Amino acid sequence: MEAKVLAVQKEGLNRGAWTAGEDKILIDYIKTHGEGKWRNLPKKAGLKRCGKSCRLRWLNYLRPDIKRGNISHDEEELIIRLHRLLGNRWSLIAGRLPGRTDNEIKNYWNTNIGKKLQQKQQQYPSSSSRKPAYQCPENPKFAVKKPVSQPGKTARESYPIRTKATKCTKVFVTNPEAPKFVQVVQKKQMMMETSMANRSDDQNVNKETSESLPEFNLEENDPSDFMIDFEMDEHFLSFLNTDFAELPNFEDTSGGGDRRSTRNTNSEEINLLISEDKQKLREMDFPTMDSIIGSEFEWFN
DNA sequence: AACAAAGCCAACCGCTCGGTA
DNA sequence: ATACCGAGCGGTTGGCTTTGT
Repeated sequence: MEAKVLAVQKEGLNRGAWTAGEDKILIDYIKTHGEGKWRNLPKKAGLKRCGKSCRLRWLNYLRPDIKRGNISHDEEELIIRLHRLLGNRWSLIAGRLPGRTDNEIKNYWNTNIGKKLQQKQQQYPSSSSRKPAYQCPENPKFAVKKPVSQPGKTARESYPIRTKATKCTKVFVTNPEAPKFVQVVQKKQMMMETSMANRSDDQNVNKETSESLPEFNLEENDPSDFMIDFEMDEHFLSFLNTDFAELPNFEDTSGGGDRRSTRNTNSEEINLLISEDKQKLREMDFPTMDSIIGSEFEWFN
């Protein structure tokens, strides 16, 4: 500690809370020169801070698009859902919450939500086999270590601050049957493409494909574990808000929304296979993503 | 009113990642 | 292939504020 203090004194850097004057210098500099080059910024701007400190101050506090205020109930729900899927990837979570920073979300989780979940756990001790919602099931490393906390705050206005987060790239779903189902669908799709290219081979393709397909029984497997190996990008996150009942593939085959069935009308066998897929999907009574995620939190209220 | 405990959150720290030479 | 560097991320700390006694 003493050595640390000496080192700081040696470099002549300020530490601790930022003053209004420092804030103004930083804001003015970034207004003129833009963000980035944080390492050189303090020297050029005349600040006695390290680049890291400047970056943090700007991103978490000084940026003009940050609107401060309490987190609304809706925002809290979204945080919980996203955390269930992403673990402690605060920057990713913050990217989906308008006007919020990762640091703010992290603090809010540790002081509010984490505590609520902990209390809930104590209320219903291990009688349930369900994992704690604040723990990332695929990576326990991201479990919340010290949920402390306190009751709430309320709404603020907002818009997105930043979305970049590179460490988590994929999400996996654990149902061992899910890959089989995906294989079946993909194989049939491939078969259709091949058939389009060379229609005379339809029968051979059908035979070959059906022989190599893994068996998958939808009736015996939980359809909610259908999702697998998605790229963890903006498209995936948008997926969270998808209502699957509205997607073309889940509509009646007579509709115009399904390219697979409309562009290959000469192959009865393939159409039959596709319509079987669709029938199975319809029979699933496929839930919305909201209810899939929501079911994980039904006990949390 | 005074003190202690608990809570909040800005800031710091160490590690990792991605780009580049 | 690898070493270096800048930037970003999540975990943790500590000082200030709020609440309870």
